[in-house]
Amino acid sequence: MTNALEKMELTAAQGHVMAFLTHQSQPPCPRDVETEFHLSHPTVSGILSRLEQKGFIELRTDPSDRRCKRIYILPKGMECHELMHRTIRENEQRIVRNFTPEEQSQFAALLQKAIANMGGNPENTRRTTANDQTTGPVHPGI
Amino acid sequence: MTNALEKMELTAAQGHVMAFLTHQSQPPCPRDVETEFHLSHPTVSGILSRLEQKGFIELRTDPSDRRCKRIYILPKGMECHELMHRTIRENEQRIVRNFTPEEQSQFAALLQKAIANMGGNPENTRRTTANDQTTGPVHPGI
DNA sequence: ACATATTATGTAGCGTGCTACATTTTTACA
DNA sequence: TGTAAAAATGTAGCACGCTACATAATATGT
Repeated sequence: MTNALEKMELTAAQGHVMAFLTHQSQPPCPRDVETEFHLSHPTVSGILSRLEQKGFIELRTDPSDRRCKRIYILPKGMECHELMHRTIRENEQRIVRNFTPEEQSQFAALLQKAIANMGGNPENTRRTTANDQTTGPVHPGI
Repeated sequence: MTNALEKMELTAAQGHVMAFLTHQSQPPCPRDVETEFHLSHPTVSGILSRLEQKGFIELRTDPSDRRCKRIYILPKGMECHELMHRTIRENEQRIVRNFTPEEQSQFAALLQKAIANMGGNPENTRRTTANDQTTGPVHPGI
């Protein structure tokens, strides 16, 4: 993924932020990025201004709350979004390219459980049953 | 330790480097620091020049190989060294302050094993016996 | 011995993290 | 209503990581 992003002149941090931005239903504000990535606001400010300077996003003040900036994805930002998805799809296919269908579904289920295990309170770690998996893509972050 | 170092106006990275420098028998060169911490030479250069600027060390070219700089510890650097040792000593005493002597020696032995386990090739991890501990201080890095 | 390669360091410039302080706007409360 | 608190962002300046390029000194090989 980092290699793919470098072709668009994006760093890993910038790619992560782009991935977050392109998955919001409403135009997000810098504050949302801070909260998502646990970064200070000047750090986010720097990353966003580099993304704006390179034409991936546009920042406009929200007319209904003039404290906030809204982050709009420009065409180049959508290209980035598509590149990331394409990269994920290609890599996922590559990972399981010699798996049987059974192996693939087993693998997906196990990854889901692993992700769930990493999500909760580490103190309360317990063995889960086969039924308490959640559904959805294996790559929830992108 | 970070708190203690802040009283001497040192960052964590600078403290780590100072700890390494004060434990060399011969005046080391910047290259040694690179190798020890797996850092690029400009990064080391920056840290060392900040340490020199604040009077902890002095950099002089080695007369026998004029490519190399030798790093000499100044009195303020020795103060830093003593502060770090004092901090370690105090914290170690605090950690085991309500341990019985048996608990203390058990704890020390287990830490030694844990350290040894982290040292080797992770692929060859195996259960060790009670006798294959090494001896020495619990804080080999400082 | 002389050209070339290697080694050690310097400098420029960038990205990403931070704190501290300032500004603007909204919210809340008396 | 009017002032004070809170929220969102901006800016300055630093530490520390990097790559790329430059320079100086030593080692090497024919």
